[in-house]
Formats: sequence, C-alpha cells, structure tokens
Amino acid sequence: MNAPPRMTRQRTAVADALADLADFRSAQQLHEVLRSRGDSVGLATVYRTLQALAEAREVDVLRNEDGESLYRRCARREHHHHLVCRGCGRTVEIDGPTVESWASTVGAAHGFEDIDHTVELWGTCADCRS
Amino acid sequence: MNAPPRMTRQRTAVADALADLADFRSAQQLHEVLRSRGDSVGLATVYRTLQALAEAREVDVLRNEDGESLYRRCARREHHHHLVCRGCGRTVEIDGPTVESWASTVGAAHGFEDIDHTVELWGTCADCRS
DNA sequence: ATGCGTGCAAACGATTTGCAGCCGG
DNA sequence: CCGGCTGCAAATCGTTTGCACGCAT
Repeated sequence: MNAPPRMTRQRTAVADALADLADFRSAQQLHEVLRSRGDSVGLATVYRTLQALAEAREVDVLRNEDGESLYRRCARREHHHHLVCRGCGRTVEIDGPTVESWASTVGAAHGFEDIDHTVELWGTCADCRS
Repeated sequence: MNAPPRMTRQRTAVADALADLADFRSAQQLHEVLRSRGDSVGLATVYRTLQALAEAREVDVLRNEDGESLYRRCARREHHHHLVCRGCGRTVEIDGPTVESWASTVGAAHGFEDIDHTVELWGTCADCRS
C-alpha cells in the first residue's frame, strides 16, 4: 500500500493554486504563480508534486505543441478531452464522441493491444485573438 | 519564393532512410541508422533536415509519450491519423472518422478559432508483445 | 564565385536527481 | 524520533545554434 502523501505547506500551496486556476499551466508557470502569491515553493518540488498529483489522477496532464507538460485540475474525473487555447491555456472540457470505442476497435483490428489515445483540440480563444 | 533545397549527400541519405523505414523514428534513431549504413551524417544536420522535410510536409511528425519528436514518410499526403506501436514505432495510417468537422464545430461553439486537433492511437503491436 | 548546407561543440530549456537538512505524523 | 519532503545545485537529454569551412549550383 502506498502511504498517503504528507500534508506539507508546499503540497497545499500547489493544490490550492491548481484549484483556483481553471486553465492548463506549465510547472514553471505554476511556480511563478506560487512565488507571486507569496507561497514560494522550490521549482523541483513543484515538478515532484505535480507528478504525484498526476499519478494520483488528481490533475490532468497534456503536452502542448512545444512538448511542455501542462497541468490542470479538471472538474470531472472520468475520461474526457479538452479544447485548449494556445495562448492562455483556457480550457473547455469536451466529450470525445465515439472516440473511445473507435480507438480500441481500430487498434484490435491491427493486432495492437493496450490501446491508448490522444485526442485534444487546440485553438485561439476570443480574448487571445483581440 | 523559397529556393528549392540543395541536393546534398546528407539530405539524400536522410530521405532514403525515411523512404526505407516504414515506422516513426526519432532523429537520434535515424542518425544511428545512417551511421550503421555508412552514410554518416552529423546529428545536427539530421535534425535540420527532418525539420525542413516536416515543414515541406514531406514527412509527418508526432510526439511520443516522452515528448520526443518522431518522423515518418507517410504514404498519403492528405491529413490522416496514426496507430503507432509504443515499442517499435510500427505504424498504421488510419482515417479519423468525423473528427475533422467535429473538431472545428466544437471549437467554434466555444468561440475558438484556428482549431487544430491531435488524434493519435498508441498501442503495442503483436511483435513487441511476444 | 556565392552562399546555402554541414559538422562540431557549446548553448538551451524543460525536467530530473543527488544529497543534506527539515518537519509532519 | 524517522522517513518522507524540500531546496538547491548539478546532471540529463533532446534539440537548437554559432561559426568556420565545404560543396552544390
């Protein structure tokens, strides 16, 4: 059994920041947010905490077009997809229509197993356009 | 107007390697393939060439789960998706069903523009499983 | 000739990790 | 008190870039 994570000041700070922010943010951006809030936390700790949260499925992770990891505390815990603004990270949770079953069907048809799929939408939101 | 690329030994070597290989490969893997073939090419040149080929849409690029870029010379030039083996990069080109229109519809519905989408399937092929 | 293309090594930027000290349970 | 957490700095690692030289055109 994994011991539950310790409630440290830093972990709380990161969790709080994620709870407030509604958009996908990089570890570095979160680190900056924390710093400006006064809840300064070491960058390495931010990375470690986000990794832990992601593993515990408490936050969603995805990679932007530059390959950076972005994190976000999503409303629904079930599997879903996102429409993310390239500029500010603003996010809209969306339902992948039939994607799920389609994915495993196609995969199986070609002899592949453990099928996983990536379905994300990127765009520019109204604010970032003006 | 952009001048057409010069036909150098290195560019030819990279293009040939891509033509032979059917699977998605990283720049470093290609560099190694070239080396073992005897067509040694500088790693930086491999990166630069792949970048150029990608820009010219002669090869497809996608990021694996580690954020590395993988390249492949796809059969069809039109937009399509892939089912890629996590182990060996073996690839099957697939049609995204209604994804395209679905993407822009959803995007527009939320006030987003310049919608782009990522739809890729990852799995383990029969060979990599045995 | 001309300047794009190359190789090499240094520079980069995001992320990870080693290690000594701290503090939550 | 004890071992997981932290912070910091050093180490990774894929990828990019500066620069002097070579070669395709």
